[in-house]
Parts: sequence; C-alpha cells; structure tokens
Amino acid sequence: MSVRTRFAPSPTGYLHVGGARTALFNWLFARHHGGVFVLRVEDTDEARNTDEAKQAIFGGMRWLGLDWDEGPEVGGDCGPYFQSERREIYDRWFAKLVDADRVYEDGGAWRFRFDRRPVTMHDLVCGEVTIDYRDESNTPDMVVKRSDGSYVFHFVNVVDDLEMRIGHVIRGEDHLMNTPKHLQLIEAFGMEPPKYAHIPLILNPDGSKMSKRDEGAAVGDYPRQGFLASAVVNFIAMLGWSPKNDEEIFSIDELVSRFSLEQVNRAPARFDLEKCRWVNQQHVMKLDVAEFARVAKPFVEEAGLPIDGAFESVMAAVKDKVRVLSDVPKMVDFLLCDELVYDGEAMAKAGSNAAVWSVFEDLAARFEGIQDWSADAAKAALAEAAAAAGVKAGQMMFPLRVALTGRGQGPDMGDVLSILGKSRSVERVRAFRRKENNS
RNA sequence: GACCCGUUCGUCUAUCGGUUAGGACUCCAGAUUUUCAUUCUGGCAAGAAGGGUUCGACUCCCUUACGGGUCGCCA
Repeated sequence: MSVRTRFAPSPTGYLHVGGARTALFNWLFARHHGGVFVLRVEDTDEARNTDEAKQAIFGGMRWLGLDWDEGPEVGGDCGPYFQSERREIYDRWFAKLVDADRVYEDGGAWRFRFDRRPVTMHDLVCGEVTIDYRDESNTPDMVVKRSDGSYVFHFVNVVDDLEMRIGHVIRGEDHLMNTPKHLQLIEAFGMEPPKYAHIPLILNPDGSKMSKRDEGAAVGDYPRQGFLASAVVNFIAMLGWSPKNDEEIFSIDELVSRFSLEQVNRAPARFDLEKCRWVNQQHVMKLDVAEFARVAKPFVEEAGLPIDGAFESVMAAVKDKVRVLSDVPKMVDFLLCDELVYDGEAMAKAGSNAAVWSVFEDLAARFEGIQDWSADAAKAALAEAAAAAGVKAGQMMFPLRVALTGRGQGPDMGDVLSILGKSRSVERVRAFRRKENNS
C-alpha cells in the first residue's frame, strides 16, 4: 500500500510557520516515498471559519511549493475534502458507535465511552507513550457529537483519516495527548490505526509558544519581505529535522530525497529570524543573475525606481550581498536614478581629510578627459589625481564612493564606475564638490 | 493541580559508552578587495543539577529543577 499523508488545517487564521512546517513534513514524507499528499479542510467550526483564511492557507502552501494530490480545487477519490460537506459520512460512522453501544447522551450531546485501561501508542518520533485511561478525572469521556448535531474534531478527524486511508499522521506535538483518544475511537470502529509521528513545536526566541502576531509567524509575510520560498522551506525544515551531518543548505528536491522521520528531533526549536535571513542569502546566491533580476524586479519597481537597460548589470553587482529581496532597492537606487540621498555619517567620514578634498578639484576634469570610459580608466584617473595632490589612491576610494553613491557602503567601485558611465560620474563628483563648498 | 513530552555553545544542531564534544547563525579579530559591504581565515561560547550503573557516561537508569504540551459541546 502506498504512503498517504495529509495536512488538515482549519481555516480560522493565516498559515503560520508551525502549520507550514507540519504541512512540509507531511509533504516531504509523501514525496520521498512517492506517495500521496492530501489536503483536507477542517471547517467544522462555522463561527470561526473565514474564506480569507482558507485562501491564505492555500496561497501560502502554493507559495512554498507544497502541492497536494488530493483536496480542494484538485479533487480526488476520497472527497469531499471540506469537512463541512461530509455530513452523511459522519452520520454513518456515528451509527456504528451507537450500534456498538459506545456512546451515550449527556445534556443533548453524545459522549464516547472510553475503555478504562492503559492505552499505549508507538509514536515514530516520541517512541512508546502510555496514557492510563483508568484515571477518569484526567480523561473524561469525550463529546463526539454536539447538542446541535454537529460533530467535534476528534471524531471527524479520525473518521476522515480512516476514510481517506491516511497511513501516516504527522502532526504537532500538541496532539500527542489526543492520540490515545483517537486510538480508542479507531478500535471501537474495528479499524487499523495509521502510524503517528508527533513533531516538536516551534517556539519564539524567548522560548514562549509561537503564535499569531509573533514576528515571523505568518507565512504570508515572507514573500513581500523578500524571502525566497526555497529558503523558507529550507529553514523551517531545519527546525526539528536534521540531516545528521554538517550540511544545512538544501534545495527542495534535496530535502525530498533526504527526509526521513527518524531524523526528526523531539525537543522544541526556537525561531531565529536572523538565521532565516542568512539561509535566504545562501539561496539568493545560488540564483543566476537573470533569475535574481526577475525576482528582485518587483521590489525595485515597488520602490518607484526606473528600470532601464542596465538593470541586469546593476542586479549582478549586488546579487551576492543581499539577504532579503526587500533590501535591494536601497542597495541600487543610486544606480537607477539621479536623485542622490547623501548619508550624513558617510559624508562626515569622507570629508574628514582636507587633502582628500583637494583631489576632487581636478578629478571631474580628468574623468571628462577619458576617451573610452571604463572602470579601469576611471580608477587610473583617480590614481593620477591623487598622486598630483600627494594623496594615496586607496584613501580616495571611500570618498569617491560617497560622491558617486551618496552612502558608505554598496557594490564594488568598479561596478559602480562602469554602470554609472562617464557623464553621470563627472556630474556626481562636481555635485559633491559643490556640497562641500557650501558646508 | 494531574498527566505527557523534552533538556549539548545565546540560537539551530552533530554525537547513537571511550572525541581536544564537531558544524552553522550571531558577535569579535585578522586577511583579501588600492574603498565600505560581501567573501575567506581564526576566535569567544555548551553537555541543567544531584545520585546511581560501568573500567569508562553528554550518551543508560532514578530524583530534582526548568521548558513545552494536554486536560472544551475549539481545532
């Protein structure tokens, strides 16, 4: 029998990293084994469900690249995939419980009568765990059908996993204590349970439980913050899973081929956004220039910067220095438009040496005298101007950077010089001189 | 409170009884780039505590502490 896993979110909010990682592990496990990944929407709580949430979850999964083989919008043999549409199926399974005399009425609702004995489960991550159901105070009979006739989570979740022939249930550790309840239900149905794997939760940097509103929690925020989906997938995979060696940068395909549940940790991990940014940089560096230009372009346009023919060479100059795509505009704005914003700190640092300033006296003229403009020719002109003023050429690099870019850091000066070209370089050196004279 | 899971550098982790406890992020230093950043090299930094078992314990067992989870007519 082939491997079948599922992700079963309830559409009550956006997709958060914890849910995304649960979906990812299920997806990786299914893909690794050439199995089927099912998406099922657990929308039994009508009051809290929203269509926006549903779309946010679908959208988040698509962005991450977690495609589902069965589920909403793609169909499948085990549908419908919305619990709100599976009413008759639940009624049928509920009747089995009634026939077996395993439920009783309580205040209009129906409770499932637990077998009062120790229940042992064999979790693929946590190992053997036993919960003693003789302790009724800790395990009161659970409601499976509400007084309004609707069914509760434990019941529908179990029925659907059985109906959809899910073989491996991979879910958050917050469900560990629910599993014996599910096992008891499955036994009452006379069915074989799936295998379970409970993965540790993701915590905030301070160790508290990560939930909505916490920084980095919403998967939907990642695209516009300039993260690559492959990097986010790589990073969240590393939270709770390890290849058991020193490697840590993986493409999605590499994760698929390497993933296994035996490599999942049991301790909860804290979310470190700084490392996530570093992972993103590693993935950005692996992009070729054309691809990088394509994904960075929307951010540059969003910042209102003009895109011209030199765009790809501009992108090439900064590609290996960006952590997140949203940083790109402020790294290249001086190359794309003529409105320079001078950084005060960089200005002060550049102008601290009076001798340096004298070099700019004739630098513009020397630049203008260059016949075939190139970075090398410009650098040679700078060296000559520096020598004439008795200043070391190296000392001029930083001031020239500030003059041409307005700030203290950026791409290699060779790239800046060649992209800017002669007339803009001359103009900016002159503008810089004027600013100095005025101050 | 009861029950369950967990505990290696600040963080993510390797180690499956014998290691100078390794890697990565962050931070610091050096190098290279005639410049800043990038990059590279190096450095700081860990087995929660106490008992066992053993020739030997981060690794196995117990206790304590701490962290997380679960005890709904939420999912």
